[in-house]
Amino acid sequence: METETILMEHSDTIRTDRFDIRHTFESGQPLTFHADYTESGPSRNLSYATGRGRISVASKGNRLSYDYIGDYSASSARNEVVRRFALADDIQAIYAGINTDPFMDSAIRSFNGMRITENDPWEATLCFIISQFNNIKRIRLITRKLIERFGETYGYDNKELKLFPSASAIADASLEDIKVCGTGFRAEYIKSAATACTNSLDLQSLYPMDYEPAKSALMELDGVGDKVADCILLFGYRKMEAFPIDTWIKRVMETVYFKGRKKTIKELHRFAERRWEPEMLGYAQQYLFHNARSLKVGR
DNA sequence: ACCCAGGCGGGCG
DNA sequence: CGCCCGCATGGG
Repeated sequence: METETILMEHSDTIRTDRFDIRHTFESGQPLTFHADYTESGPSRNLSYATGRGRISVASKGNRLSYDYIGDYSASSARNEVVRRFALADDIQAIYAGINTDPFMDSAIRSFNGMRITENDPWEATLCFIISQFNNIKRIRLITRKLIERFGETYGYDNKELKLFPSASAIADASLEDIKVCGTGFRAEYIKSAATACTNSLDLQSLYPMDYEPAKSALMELDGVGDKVADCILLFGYRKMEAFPIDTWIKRVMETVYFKGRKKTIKELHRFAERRWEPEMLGYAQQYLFHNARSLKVGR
């Protein structure tokens, strides 16, 4: 029974250490934009569409159980969960490395167990093209509409299962159909990037590449600039040298590290690269970001 | 009503 | 290189 197709639901469990499903879900990662999250008492549940099925994880304390539906074998489903939630990361070592000041210390204490998830590169690309000049609530609205409209449909227990839409499905869609999902001026970017990822750019080929050349390749895509490329590299490829600087990161760094003085994106990148280890920059950014948003720094 | 949102592309000096 | 501008849309 290698590749079970749908209609059969399977489950398994994994022991985890310092994994907080809620902080991970709420911290502005691709799962924030499309997953379903519920809480009941001590148990937290996260359910999301992938390109080939649907995964549902539930955590109670240090036990994580998961169900899967779709084109998964037992081992590929387990691999998906372990990778998606970065369960192999040595989070203690990361905390020791990035805890350089009181603000970081408070971020680590407030959001202990927040992981940087690993998402499919196309999934990350689509989510973060949508994210530009936008807010998290609306990014979520748009992403879910795209899944609903363009995700492949499977029947499942008298219900419907929507997969995360492939690049080719979006490439084949009309601009109007993409706009109906609320994408606005980003519709052209989305269609163009989807077409490129279907025809000319093989996103899989970026995995073995170094950070800089991979970033250059991504920035060839329409609608992908410095910040979105860093997000794709971090949340899609887990290249930890990536340090996406958005309005929140800019404000919080100016406030915490520069006494409120204005700094350029370039200066902030340089500062981060001197302050934190390259293999931990992504985590440093994520804890800064979520703490800043939570405290509304500068708002 | 008005303002803003995990930025980017294009045009300018 | 830096700066400035417009950009669709929905929620506060």
